[in-house]
Formats: sequence, structure tokens, C-alpha cells
Amino acid sequence: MPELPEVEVVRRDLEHQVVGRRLRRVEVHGARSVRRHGAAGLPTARLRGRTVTAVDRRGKYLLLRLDDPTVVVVHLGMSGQLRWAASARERRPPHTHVVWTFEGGGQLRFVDPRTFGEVFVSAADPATGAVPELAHLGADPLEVAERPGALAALLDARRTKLKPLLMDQRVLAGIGNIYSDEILFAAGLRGDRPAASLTPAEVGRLAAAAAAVLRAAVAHRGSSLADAQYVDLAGRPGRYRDCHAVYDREGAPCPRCGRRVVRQRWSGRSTFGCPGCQR
DNA sequence: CAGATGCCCTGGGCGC
DNA sequence: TGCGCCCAGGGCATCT
Repeated sequence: MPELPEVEVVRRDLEHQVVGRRLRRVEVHGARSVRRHGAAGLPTARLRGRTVTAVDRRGKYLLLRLDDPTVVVVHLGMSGQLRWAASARERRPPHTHVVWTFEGGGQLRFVDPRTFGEVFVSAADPATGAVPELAHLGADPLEVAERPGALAALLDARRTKLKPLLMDQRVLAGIGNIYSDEILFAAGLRGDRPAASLTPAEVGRLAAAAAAVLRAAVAHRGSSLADAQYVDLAGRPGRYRDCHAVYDREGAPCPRCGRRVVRQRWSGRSTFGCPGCQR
């Protein structure tokens, strides 16, 4: 569920909380969350005593950069949360799999009931800061939206449909099922249009819609759905769900034309849209 | 190569 | 009240 806006909200909160702080201890309680490291487990010794210098985001991944090339990478998956506790004595939520304790008090907890998320440690390229495991990720949607020409090139490069392309992390990194539906509605485009079929005017609408939807979602601190899987660092839900035009609104009136929002299933996944406003 | 399917996993919602 | 089933879906593997 956490997509670009939710991850960005957590990134900003985290930046204020942990940059400049030194790690005292790292504990792993759930092996599946650090599965990328295999039997060796998370290399916690590499982290101890290090200071966090920056918190970055690459698509849906969070990067905690330390004062050496080491980077702690967190992906929230479907149900992952990062939660801050002012004191280590605060009770840990169920499904707390990784705990970072900082000098001077304060704990960061990685909580993830469905364990689709993960935590891993890597080394950034000293020249570029790039993380090798994330090399497959495509462009940041917010940056591409500034340049419709670049977006047009991405759309033309693949013979696929519009929605799968928006959600393809190798092309655009950060858009998932919720925001692809909201962006396509805002752009007035159907998700099953061939990506390469868009006119320049439609590409312009798509770029503007992506920027507007993603920025508004960040401003509203993300989308928390009924199951409340996504909450911010302090455990608070986001409010952007109240702004959804189509996602999870099957049968409700389209905010633009009043027709009923339709839900379809594509390859096992729900897609919401307005049959009147999207073409 | 595009696209479909299945798997991983748990909690919430719903039907009976 | 309670049981069992379905669903949510990001990323990846595996097919057609």
C-alpha cells in the first residue's frame, strides 16, 4: 500500500528524527524481513556506532545513509511501517522485526505483519551515492512530470498498456495501484490504452495529473485505507483517502460527471475508473 | 517481449 | 458469537 507519497512522508519525518544521530544497537527479531542477506543475517556490526547523515527515497525504497558508504535500505511492501518511539521502554507493536536504538534515547522500529517488506544493508557508490540493488529502478515520477518530453519518450519505448507502464518500477519508480488509478482519472485516460497511443496533449495531461495527484497526496500525508496498514512515523494515518476520486469507490458517483465508478479486475488486481470521463 | 498467473503473508471484513 | 473464506497487493519467478 505505501507508494511514493506515503514513503515520502515517512522520509521527511525520519529525516527530522534521525539525521545526525548515532546508532547504539540494531536488533533483528524477524528473519524474513532481512531475507536478502540469507543465513548471514543483517550485518548489524557494520551499523553500530555510525551516524545517520541523510534519509533519501528511491521509488518506494527508503535509504538511511550513514557516515561511511553504508546504506540501510527499507521497503515497506504492503503492510510495513516505520515507527518512532521516544524511549526504548515504550511497548513494541506486534510484528516488530527490526529495531534501531540511538544514542541518547529513541528507537526506530520496522513493523510489518504481512512481511512483504524488507530491510537490507548495502554500500553506496562513493561517486554517485547509487545503491547497486536498486539499479533497476526507473525515473522519479515527480521529476519526469516536469518534462513531458521525457515522459513521452518513456511511453513510446514500450508496447504495453498505460496502467501497467505507470506501475512498472523499471520505468517510473514509486507509483502503485492506488496512485495509478487516481492519476489516470485525473488525466482523463483509460488504463488499457496502449502507452504509445497518447497524443502530445494527452501526454501533457498525464504529466500534469501525475504531479498534481502525487503532490496533493504528500500534502495530505498519504492514503490510509480501511485496514489502516499505512501510518506515519508517529502512528498517524494519512488523509488523502478522502480525496480519492475513484480508488476503492466502486459504485460511488464520479466527482466530475456523477456516473458510477466502475471496478474491473486486471490480472488479479483491482482497477477503478469512470467510464464517462476516461477515454 | 507482453501479459497472465501464482506465491509469499496476515488481519480485517463478510457470509452463514 | 464464531468459524471459514476471501481479499488486499509489491515484487519476483515462471509460464505462454
